[in-house]
Amino acid sequence: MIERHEADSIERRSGVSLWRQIADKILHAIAIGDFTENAALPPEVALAERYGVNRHTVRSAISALVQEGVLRAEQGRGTFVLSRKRLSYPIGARTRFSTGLQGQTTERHIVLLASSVEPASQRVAEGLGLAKGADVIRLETRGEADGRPVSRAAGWFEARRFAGIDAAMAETGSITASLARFGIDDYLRQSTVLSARHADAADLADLDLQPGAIVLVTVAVNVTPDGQPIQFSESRFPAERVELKLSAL
Amino acid sequence: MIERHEADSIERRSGVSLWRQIADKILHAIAIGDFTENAALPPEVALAERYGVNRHTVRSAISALVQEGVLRAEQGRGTFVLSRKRLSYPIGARTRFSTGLQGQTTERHIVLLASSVEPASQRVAEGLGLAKGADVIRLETRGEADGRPVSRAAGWFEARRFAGIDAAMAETGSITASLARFGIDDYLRQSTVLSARHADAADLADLDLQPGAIVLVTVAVNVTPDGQPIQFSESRFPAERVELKLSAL
DNA sequence: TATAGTTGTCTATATCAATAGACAAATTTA
DNA sequence: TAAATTTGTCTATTGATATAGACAACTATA
Repeated sequence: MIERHEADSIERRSGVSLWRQIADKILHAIAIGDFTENAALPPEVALAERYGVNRHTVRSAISALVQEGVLRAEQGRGTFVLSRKRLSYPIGARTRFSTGLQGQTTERHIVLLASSVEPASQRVAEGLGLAKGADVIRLETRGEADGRPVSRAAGWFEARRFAGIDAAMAETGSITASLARFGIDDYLRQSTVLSARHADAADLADLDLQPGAIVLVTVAVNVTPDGQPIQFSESRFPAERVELKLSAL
Repeated sequence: MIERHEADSIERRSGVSLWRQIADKILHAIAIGDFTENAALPPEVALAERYGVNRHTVRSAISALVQEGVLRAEQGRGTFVLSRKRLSYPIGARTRFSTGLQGQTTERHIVLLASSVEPASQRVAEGLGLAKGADVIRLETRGEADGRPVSRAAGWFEARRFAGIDAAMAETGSITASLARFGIDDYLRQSTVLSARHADAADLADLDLQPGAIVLVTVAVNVTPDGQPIQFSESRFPAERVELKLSAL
């Protein structure tokens, strides 16, 4: 069959500039395999006609993607696709960062960016089954794969029960390993709520994104096998680099 | 705790206009309950200061949301929140449209927009375990809740096995009921892949969105309890009206 | 080695986006 | 009723976005 082209689906005076819309389309086309890796993109004039815009507008889109490391333009030759398809991040009953990306990347790790103790907000307290205002430890982390940021997360743990988990996290670089030090050798994903929005300034900096990018947001609760909530988390994934694969919970 | 404000997280020359970013923020604030229903928003000058932009820019954002039916502005009084929180659309082993939104809406139904027979594309064939090019039936549907579009989906079925499912769908308005006519009284969600992107022109029309909106996209395969694939689907959800709640598969 | 095809750069122009200030119109409050 | 608060409208200016055309620089190929 002929997959429906989106040639005509450009929106003017939308609050999203044409070059950004076209950059999104090119990213999407790469992600679904329309433009294979290392292959040349259609020439700028062809893209301009395809999307119904001026060649210069296409050039703006391309230059943003070159900046972003997705494309490489060579004068006289063409413009080439650098990045591979999006990582497929699995979400299931036993969602673990490192194991989930095995096979798709040669290297991955979690960096602890910051940690603090704070009173639980309404939603954190609800998620962890604590009283609002109870002390919780917050860990700010970033997941990286092959040197590129693929996730940015905040995790909350009951302070009394998990005192020192920040140090464990800094040392081991793994949530799973850190929880093991507190006698938790298995945990399950109890609930996940998913949404999407434009990246804000913090996301741009944390995930090395270009302005206008979209982030997927998950809010989740992890529990022990017998149902005790141990971790409440909010994670952000760059939609252009990551898709979420929901597996059996 | 003090939830971190995103007052400073406005990006200039991003390809996404400031008024669109602020409209997104207001939607987000409503969604997480920062501005309760029927309550007045902070006055325009306060919002302008909060987000670090000119009052006129805030007005552009508000007028887009008024257009969208989210806010109502009254001269001399203030600007008020009309719409409730986002619908929470459950995704799990037995994802069903109607049952999933029970309790959140008073009314919901699926409209069959179009149907056709076509040769299977690569990904459809893979999903259904057919040869590429085999005949499949495509059903284009829209899900509506309380009169507002909440999803837009394309579903593919093997044509030989499910001949006439389009008529059944038109008649019953339910995928579950239609499949029942073919002897399938239970089916499971085998896989779901999730991504997000800017809405294209088709999404805008189908889902009654304003330009610049974000859509969540799921690509899923449904199977019979013994593992036979029966349906391949791609669904789009307006991120501003719907969040996805991942439950046990 | 021409020639065609492609990306890079420049100038010019029109429209959209954002800021700024002033004041009108409507509502609430003192 | 008067004052304060809030949304609505208008004018003006600046910078970003998009279009248009011309030509330079580089590469591959006939």
